[in-house]
Amino acid sequence: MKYKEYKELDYARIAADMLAFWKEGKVFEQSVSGREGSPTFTFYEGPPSANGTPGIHHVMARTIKDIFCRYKTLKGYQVKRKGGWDTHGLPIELQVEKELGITKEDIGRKISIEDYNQKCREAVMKFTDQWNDLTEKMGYWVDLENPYVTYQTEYIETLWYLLRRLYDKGLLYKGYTIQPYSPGAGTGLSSHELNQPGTYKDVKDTSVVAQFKVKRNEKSEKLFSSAGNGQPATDNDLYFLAWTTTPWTLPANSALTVGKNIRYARVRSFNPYTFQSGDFILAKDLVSRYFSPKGAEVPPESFKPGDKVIPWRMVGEYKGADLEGVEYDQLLPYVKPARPAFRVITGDFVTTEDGTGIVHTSPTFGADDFRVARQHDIPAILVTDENGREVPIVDRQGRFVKEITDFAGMYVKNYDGQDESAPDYRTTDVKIAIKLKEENKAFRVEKYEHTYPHCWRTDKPVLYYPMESWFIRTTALKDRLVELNKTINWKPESTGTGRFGNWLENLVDWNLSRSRFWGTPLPVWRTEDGTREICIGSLAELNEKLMQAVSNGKGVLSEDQLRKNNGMLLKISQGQADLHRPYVDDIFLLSADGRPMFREPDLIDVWFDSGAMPYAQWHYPFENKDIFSKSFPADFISEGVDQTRGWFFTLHAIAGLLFDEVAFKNVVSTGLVLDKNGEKMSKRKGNVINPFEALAKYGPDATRWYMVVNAPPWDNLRFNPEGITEVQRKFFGTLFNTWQFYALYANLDSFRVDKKDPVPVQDRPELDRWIISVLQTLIGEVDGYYADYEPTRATRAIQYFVTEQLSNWYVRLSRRRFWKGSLTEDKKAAYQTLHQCLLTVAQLMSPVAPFFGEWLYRNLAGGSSEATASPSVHLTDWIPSDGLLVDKALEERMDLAQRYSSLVHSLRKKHNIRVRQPLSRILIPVLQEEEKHKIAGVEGLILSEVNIKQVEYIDDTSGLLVKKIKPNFKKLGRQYGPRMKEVAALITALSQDEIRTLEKSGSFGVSLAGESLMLTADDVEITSEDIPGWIVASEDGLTVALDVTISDELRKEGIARDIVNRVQNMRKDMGLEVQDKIRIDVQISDELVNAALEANREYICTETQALELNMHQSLENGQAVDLEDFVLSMKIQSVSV
RNA sequence: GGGCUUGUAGCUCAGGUGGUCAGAGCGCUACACUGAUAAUGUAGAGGUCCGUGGUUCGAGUCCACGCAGGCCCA
Repeated sequence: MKYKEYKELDYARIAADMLAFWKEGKVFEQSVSGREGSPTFTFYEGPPSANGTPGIHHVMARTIKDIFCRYKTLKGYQVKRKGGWDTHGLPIELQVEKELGITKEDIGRKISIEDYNQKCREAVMKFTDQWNDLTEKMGYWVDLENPYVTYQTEYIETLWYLLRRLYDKGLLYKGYTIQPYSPGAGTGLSSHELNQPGTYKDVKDTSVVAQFKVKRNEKSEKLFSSAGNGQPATDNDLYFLAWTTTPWTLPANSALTVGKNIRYARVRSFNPYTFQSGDFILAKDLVSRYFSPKGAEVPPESFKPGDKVIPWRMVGEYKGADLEGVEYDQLLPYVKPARPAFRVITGDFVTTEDGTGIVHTSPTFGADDFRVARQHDIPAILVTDENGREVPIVDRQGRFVKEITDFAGMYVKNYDGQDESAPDYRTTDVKIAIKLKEENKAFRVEKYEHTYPHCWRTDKPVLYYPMESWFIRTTALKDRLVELNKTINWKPESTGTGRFGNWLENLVDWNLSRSRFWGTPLPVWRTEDGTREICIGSLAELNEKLMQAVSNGKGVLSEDQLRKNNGMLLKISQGQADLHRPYVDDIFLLSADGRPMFREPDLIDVWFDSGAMPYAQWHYPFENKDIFSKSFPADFISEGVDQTRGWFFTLHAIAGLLFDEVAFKNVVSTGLVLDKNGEKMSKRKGNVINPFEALAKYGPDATRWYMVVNAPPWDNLRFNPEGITEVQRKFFGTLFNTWQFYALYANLDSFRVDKKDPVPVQDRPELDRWIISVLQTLIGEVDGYYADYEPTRATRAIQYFVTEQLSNWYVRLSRRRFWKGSLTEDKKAAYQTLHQCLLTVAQLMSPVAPFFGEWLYRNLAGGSSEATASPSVHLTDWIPSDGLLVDKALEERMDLAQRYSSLVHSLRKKHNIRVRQPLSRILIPVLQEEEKHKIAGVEGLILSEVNIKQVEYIDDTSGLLVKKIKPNFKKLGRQYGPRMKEVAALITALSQDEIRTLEKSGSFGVSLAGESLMLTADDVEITSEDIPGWIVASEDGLTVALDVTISDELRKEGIARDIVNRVQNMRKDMGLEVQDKIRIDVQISDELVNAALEANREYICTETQALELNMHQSLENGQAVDLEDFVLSMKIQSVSV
């Protein structure tokens, strides 16, 4: 049985062949089932949405996932990985709307919810074939046979169970959030609706800079006792200036927000309407916008009411943080809040681009306001309606409530169709502004043009208005979530501590509600007045409540309602319940006090769907409790960094809230895949890389390897196809050639690796023991990198080993051992060593390059199992690093050999002497005996590599060496600190004699500015850098001198080598096989050449597989061969043996 | 505007705890080497290590402030 040899490296072919092998042998299934009973390593697949086609970045993300699952499998773990599909959500709905040519309004009218949801269900799995194809072609191993699907009833039942648990813990509640709202249409607007073209319009609004009068108390005393800047205290009233383009929200003001790091100025001046004096606080950068330069020059004493130029002086300066907590008087005191309000808080959304750098904050009418108020425990300004409910001061029609006496019943914007061109028309904003002016509460009132969103149906301005919503009270367990996060190993760490950690620190409650159709319905039923409600946690419970409703509901529920309830009961009994809308909307339950309850119409955020996958994928707790307990939490997950606030968060939140656990222990967040210029891929730019084309063109292994080796996965990847071809050439090409080399000669020798009869490692030559030692080191490194989720380091280490150490050093220097003679022990050792290296590389690389690793592994097995226990590399056990085979001293020696060889090469180059020309000797200065021993150990390798006859070592006694001395900065720096420069100068100036004295006695006294210092041997580094009279190369403390005299004999040998080279080329041109024998005929010409031929006949023949070499006076049909200085007529013929 | 992140040769990237190291590969040029080689060796050109300050005897490395790109928010 022979090893397979290949004509060329065909990546696509390798992938296709290995894929077929995996399929046929069910290798993936075996890699999981074969580890039954082993410790588990749990991976969670973040479900992709199959309503779009996969992109190249999915190859990146899935490569990372695959790497660690495969690695852990090799390490003996059972790694189950269930695939999944994310099937709910807005993108799918929008896609279906587009397909059907309808809008949200039409759902339930032109098309029934039932039909619509059916369309969504079909649309969402539209591209599953493409996804499955990509998964397979890129070699991503994940269970596609039994995926979880978020729309399935079992999945939803688990979601309901989880929601019920949250509900029971008091973590699910109905509250409100600020959303765009159209009073004209009486409905909230989604962000999608706001993004319709034409909704944002330029409008002129009345803007007001209002004066908020600071309360003098212990919190503000510092502002009164001194104005800052050393200016005296004042009797002036002190005001914050805050700007708004929605003056109608001012009666709802309950706080002022400043930026923590923004600088604020205190300006002493006068109100431009009332001319009352005052001190005004606003952002320093914006002072010039409100106070004219002229005013700074006018003396304040001379100011009279009515003067055009208003004098001002800056009298103080504060940081935003200094102002935090200062209280002020309510601006428009119509409604008193329930809890303390009216103080300065800090928020990160404050800018100094507009306004005053101080933001008027009304929690009922701004999303930022709402959030920041909640964080600082600022209450909203609310009134109680006739039903006893707390409502904002503007009703749902857009009118002020009666409590806002001066403006009661007025529309805050023109929602009642008033004629705006009428001469006496005043907007409510203007009326408010007038009142403020009169009361010395407005500092500036002006028209302000800006863009503002409008309702696409009514064309009227949108209000930001509190809308009812269901929330998960994530803030209740914020501290715990923060704590738990600290136990998670984030790659990179900054995403965990920074991006995710900060996000957790500033957590707000999770708004769960979505007013859509295709998603998981909220399982909450309520009485009409909201006083009774129930949260359903399972189908069984739903069944029970339905039965109660049916049996007790006569007279309370209508005939139709009862009929629908019975319909659902029937479905449940048949196991065909669909928990989507509209079916759940047709369920009517009874409260404990006998009143009907209706389902809350909301759907839940799809992120809850995916965040609940650890439980729902197993239909926990209704089934698979044991499987769940073994696979929670995940050991490892990986997704794009953009998922930080998406899936990473929802996984973490649900696990933390309900199970007081992390959902994952290790997480790799991957960066983006950009084009080669660092720009985002987009269809518009036409720079999108099609993943199928890339895989077909470059093969999955090279693509995967490139993505990992190029940069750490969390950095953005600039996807450059040239990078892949480089990886192909450099890494895969070299590895392929190494395999070809092995296969070629092993086949010639009919060599097979016999596990039972290896040449003991200690009996193998130095070169073999070296590469084996390096290999062990590599295994340890790669193991550590994989374990540490550092795939880039792993691939770089493997690549360095393969190209530099194995191919470019070991194989290159070992070639002769493979070429010649019979199968000696030395040759066997060489084969076994190379085989072992390749086999190990196949395993080490297999997580990243699963096809090529498999291909190499199977080639090495030679189609039989003689050397390998398993049919697939992916079913093997990790071969651990064997510390006993590591020989650090040997590795060090080899390093010396490589560096000396490189130096000699550079000398040859410098003096234009070809490597084929042998030279007699090199000199190597050695200052220590130990050094000499090290080099002597690899002397032979150096000599053959650089074609030199011998090494001579010269030591101190030769008197030939010129030494160089360098201060040891690290050591001396600590000792001498500021005087380091002088000390360094002193050391560098030491003479050769002084250096010698220092070396001999181990110490040397010098004097620095009259003070005597004692230098010791380890204060300095002494190297030898020159040998006068020789040509010398020196680098990193190594020095070598080359004897360039070429004797006749050397010259002849050089010619002989040239001839060998030419003959080899001719053989190659003739298409001879390596083992074919030849005869050489040469025409006698130059005397020196003849002598060279005669003297090296034996050598030439062996090298070229020539049986005879004949010299002729004349030669017919000779080929003119160009040697360096001669032309030789020569002929070679194949000879059959 | 905020959080995180990146910035080192034409390109892709290395450069623990600050020390005399400004590096590798690719690309370019020249020469060499090659019976595994789309490989390799040697040399050359190419860098105010994004900028400005600061700490220090000493900063690519630490600190501050900027600038530019990216992501996520607002």
